[in-house]
Amino acid sequence: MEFCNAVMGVGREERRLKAEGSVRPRQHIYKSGEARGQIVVLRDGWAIRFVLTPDGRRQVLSILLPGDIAGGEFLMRNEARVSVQALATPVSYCAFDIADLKEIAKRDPGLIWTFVGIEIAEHEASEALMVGLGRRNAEQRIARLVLDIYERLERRGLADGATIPFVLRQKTIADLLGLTQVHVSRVMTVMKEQGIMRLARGSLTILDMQALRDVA
Amino acid sequence: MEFCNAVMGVGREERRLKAEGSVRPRQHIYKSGEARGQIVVLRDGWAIRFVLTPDGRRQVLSILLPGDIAGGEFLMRNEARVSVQALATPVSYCAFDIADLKEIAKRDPGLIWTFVGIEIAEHEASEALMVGLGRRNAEQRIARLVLDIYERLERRGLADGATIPFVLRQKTIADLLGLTQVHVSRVMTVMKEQGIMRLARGSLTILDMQALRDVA
DNA sequence: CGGTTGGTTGATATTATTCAATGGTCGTGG
DNA sequence: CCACGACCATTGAATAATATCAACCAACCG
Repeated sequence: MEFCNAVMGVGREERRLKAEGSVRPRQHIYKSGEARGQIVVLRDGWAIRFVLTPDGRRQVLSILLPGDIAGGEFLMRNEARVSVQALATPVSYCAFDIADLKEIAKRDPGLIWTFVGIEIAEHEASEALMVGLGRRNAEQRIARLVLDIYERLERRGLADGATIPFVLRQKTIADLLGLTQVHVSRVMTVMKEQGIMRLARGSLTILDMQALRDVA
Repeated sequence: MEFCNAVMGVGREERRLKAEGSVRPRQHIYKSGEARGQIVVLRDGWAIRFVLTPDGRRQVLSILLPGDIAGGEFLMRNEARVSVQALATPVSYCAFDIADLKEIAKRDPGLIWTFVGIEIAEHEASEALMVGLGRRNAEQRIARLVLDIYERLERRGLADGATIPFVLRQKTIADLLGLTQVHVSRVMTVMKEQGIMRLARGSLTILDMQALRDVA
């Protein structure tokens, strides 16, 4: 969002730099090792950034919601370090070539500061998740995840009261929070039974915000 | 290192910008919430970046070795998000005021790219640790930590063959890797018994590099 | 010395994993 | 329209990994 404006504001003639793209549910936007060389801004749909360990396990690094950015890593390297994949939703995005952005940045160093800001924010989010992985139990991690997604959607005007779209599979949550799908199921079942949240056909309602915050 | 050069190379008259500092073992370099407004480059000694959770637990976010940088967060905010504290060693560092750096950056946008690079590298390191926390067992995490520190010291010429200084307490390792001190003790004892490493009076020797890599 | 810090060890408890079976939902092709 | 397979969630039982509690020991330092 911010980023779109930062780039688009540079000059009218630059608009051609923006390329549109879209992928179907579950399709990759780019894969680890690929030389994509573009910064991607999600317009619609949800995606994940993740890596696969040599033994086949998956660690999800972040959930991308509309307005989020991926591919900052291309600023300093050619090959993607992580993969980015659409979730159960179709995803549309716009993409900016790194080479073009660097060209613009020569004339407008403010854009580089935007990159600094983006990376610092992402770094911060990673470290927040690290605290969760290292020092919180399954219930707390799940509660925080739900709150985090709720707040991000809310800020972007994508929440309907206490109800948000929620397209994460339990396996995805597990791979983000360092748990197993089975355990995520058990914990979420309890939270539903406690009347903290309700989950139906791709949408989640927070029934007891206070209880949720208390857990988290 | 890199960063020192990037800043120092800007012009001779800028050298006055660099302030020296040092703290005793276990002292804070800065604390979460403080408005320090400086980027700190470690010259000597080890430190940790960490946060405390409301319930009193600690998550170590990274280990800082000589040459490492802290305080990049001040580029975009006034108050520290994390604390930085010396380990069992005295620490000396140099510090650069953010305000001065921003002034220099106006004349030399290359410096901003340096910031981008620093943040991307740190972000990358955080995510590597996330994978460890989320998807690896205690033995693998510890093996990777030892390898990581060994390689970083080696690169900076601070290793003596397979022997490195090693000033981490088990509690610190535990708080970094999301374990308890007791469990770290147990796992490391086994690794020592297996002849993978030896640990004596603040120095660690990797006896079987291949075995260590196999575990990690 | 005596106190403090850090490491080791044992017994037990908790948390989460693994394995396996079951049922629901959804899209697709016959 | 139905049957089938793919994917997802739920549940139970057994197990493994790690935490917790508590005691003890060693090194170090004033």
